[in-house]
Amino acid sequence: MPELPEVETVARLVRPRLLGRKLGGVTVTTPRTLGGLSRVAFGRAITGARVGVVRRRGKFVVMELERGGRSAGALLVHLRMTGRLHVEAAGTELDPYARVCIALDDGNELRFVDVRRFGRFLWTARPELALGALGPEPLEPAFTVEWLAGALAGRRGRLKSLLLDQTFLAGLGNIYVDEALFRSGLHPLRASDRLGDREIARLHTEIQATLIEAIEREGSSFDAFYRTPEGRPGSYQHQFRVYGRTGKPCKVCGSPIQRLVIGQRATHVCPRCQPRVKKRLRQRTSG
DNA sequence: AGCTACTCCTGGTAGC
DNA sequence: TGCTACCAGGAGTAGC
Repeated sequence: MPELPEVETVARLVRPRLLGRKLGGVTVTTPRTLGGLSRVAFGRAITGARVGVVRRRGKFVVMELERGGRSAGALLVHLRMTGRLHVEAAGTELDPYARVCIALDDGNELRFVDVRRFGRFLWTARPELALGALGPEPLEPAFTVEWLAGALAGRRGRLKSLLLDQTFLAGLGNIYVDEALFRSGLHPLRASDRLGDREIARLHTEIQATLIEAIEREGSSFDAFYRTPEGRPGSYQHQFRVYGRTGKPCKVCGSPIQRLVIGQRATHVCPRCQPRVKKRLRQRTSG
């Protein structure tokens, strides 16, 4: 599902097609996708504006708009489960699940397609307010081992739930949390404030490594939904160590991968590589 | 603060 | 073959 690597891929690929383009007529077939703003207000806010910046923040694609050299707010696109962004020639066949279409001044259209209607295509005058609740970006300099240590110590929940919390750290979802925890040798039920320094350093390293490798492969596509804006599937699903591998042998130790449910989320762990208790304590109390 | 449960939504698939 | 039931899942909300 679209998480940081998929959203990063989408933002990179639509960026050259959108930068500098002037937005024209808007068609909205599914009003709820706008998140409460009326179609009229939405159209008025963006028509005639130009795309100044295309970037990613957490799982949002952010398109900053300007009009006459001044900020005209921003479009925030959240793909949720099945959302897709395309730039296609106007007049080409419209996907039946197209929710929002915006004409561009070069004869193309920006189209937001979303089968399950969970996705959002929002306009906000103050993007920094709308995005302000998000935690730090895991691939930016503010995400240091020291920050992570302090942040984990200040919370008491389960590691998995915390890493899924976008206000704690922005961009991770179910897949990459499971993968990063496995690579760190940490059980998802471990308490966030009970990690050792070396465990925290490992977690920091593996979160970044997992995301970087997934971005290099343009994200993960294992069902009919996620595709790059150019229609290609990502290929990181071939690198999964635990996600979706229930019952299959761990690639490190051969133990069958277990499926748990934590916080209503399917969770995949290797029971041997990810012990529920800290390794050091375990050795002391065993034998 | 943080837990569970529920909701949204629909295509895909497992089981009969 | 055709039906039903359930699963996937990010985020928001309610209630404890």
